[in-house]
Amino acid sequence: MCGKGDTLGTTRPLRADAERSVRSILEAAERVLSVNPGASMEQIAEAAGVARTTVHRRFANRQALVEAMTADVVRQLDEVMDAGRPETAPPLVALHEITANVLRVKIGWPFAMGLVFTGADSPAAEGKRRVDDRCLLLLRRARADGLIDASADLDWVRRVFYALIGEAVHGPDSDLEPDALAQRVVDTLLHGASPRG
Amino acid sequence: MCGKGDTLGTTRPLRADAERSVRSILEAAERVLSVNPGASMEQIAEAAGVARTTVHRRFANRQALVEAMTADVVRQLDEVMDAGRPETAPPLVALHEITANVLRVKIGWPFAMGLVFTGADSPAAEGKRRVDDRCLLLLRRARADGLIDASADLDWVRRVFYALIGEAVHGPDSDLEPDALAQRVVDTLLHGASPRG
DNA sequence: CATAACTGCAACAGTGATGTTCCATTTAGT
DNA sequence: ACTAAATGGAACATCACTGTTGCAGTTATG
Repeated sequence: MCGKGDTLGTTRPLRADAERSVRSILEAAERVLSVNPGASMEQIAEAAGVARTTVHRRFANRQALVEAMTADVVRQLDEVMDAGRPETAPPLVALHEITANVLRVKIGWPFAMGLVFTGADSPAAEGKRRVDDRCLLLLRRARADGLIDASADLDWVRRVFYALIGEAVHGPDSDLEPDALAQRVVDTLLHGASPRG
Repeated sequence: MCGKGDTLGTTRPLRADAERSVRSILEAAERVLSVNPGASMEQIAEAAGVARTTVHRRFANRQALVEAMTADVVRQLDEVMDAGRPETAPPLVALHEITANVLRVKIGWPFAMGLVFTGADSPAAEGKRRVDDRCLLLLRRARADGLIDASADLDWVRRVFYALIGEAVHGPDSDLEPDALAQRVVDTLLHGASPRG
């Protein structure tokens, strides 16, 4: 949790108020950019309640700011994956848990999440790969348990999983509790729209 | 198929070569903007093989150009829906047919399709609503036939359908034949990843 | 409290996109 | 072949965003 020090080599500890500024800017950038990805630094600064120069003080340029956002989101995703215990917990439990928590992240950081999962971003790419791997591992375990068809293309299943998560936060249901949304996502992932027994 | 005349009130028929320019620009814009949504008019002009001034002659501004693209895509979607006969053909047949054809459109016009289905675009909104309605009608027929669970939220199913189409054109499978992709999409929509009997 | 860090504000130069105009040349239509 | 339309190219003004600097005032921290 430090500002310009991340981007440049020098890592001098920030003062408490500067740290608060960094948080404000990151959160404001998320709010603004999720509505208008082409918004100016000034709009972000205004939304953060700071001067434009302060934004430039903390982040060398737009790219640095965006990278800080994606890095933050990737960190949250790592935590979420840890909490879900995808390699030890029962697959269905882990699937629910992880889905709900990822949804929580995605609801708060839709713009940064979109970048991580669509953009060919260099710094976030390795983090995404890590998440992808653990997700695939979980799906493999689910397949071994008979939850997923033995001949299924797990890469396709994973991408469908991501797409469903992305879709769940849209529309009129985004204000539902993440657990309810996760229920719907996992259910759709495993059974589609088919009639239930 | 006319250029600036669409946007403004005057509708004077374009000469043949001007018509060709309009097409070149629209297709070039799709190519360029699908890679970089923030590309300049000059990059689009270059990709179209025309001068920048020609682009401005045919489209008053960026917005007019983008709206022409979305309008074109919506027109294609309308044709696709007609061809699929969603209100008369057997639901499963129509679902396959429409999916395959929409995929064909989406592969060629990913940027414009993205705008139509995510952006709150005014001119394209009514066209999208028309497509949405016919899609919902088809899903209702599929549900009546027992292909879809009786208690399913068809609005959610429709959004999942769109998301699956969007996902099918990504990744390493985008070069597959649209029919094979459609097979996968419809199968996943109806049955998810569950084991098959 | 004394210092160092942080902030807001104003000003500045640089950049790149935009939109327009004019004109010489080429091209389509009839 | 004649006319009207279309094009390329250059030039121009405008504008918004960017990134930087300097300074005076405020705030955290030891």
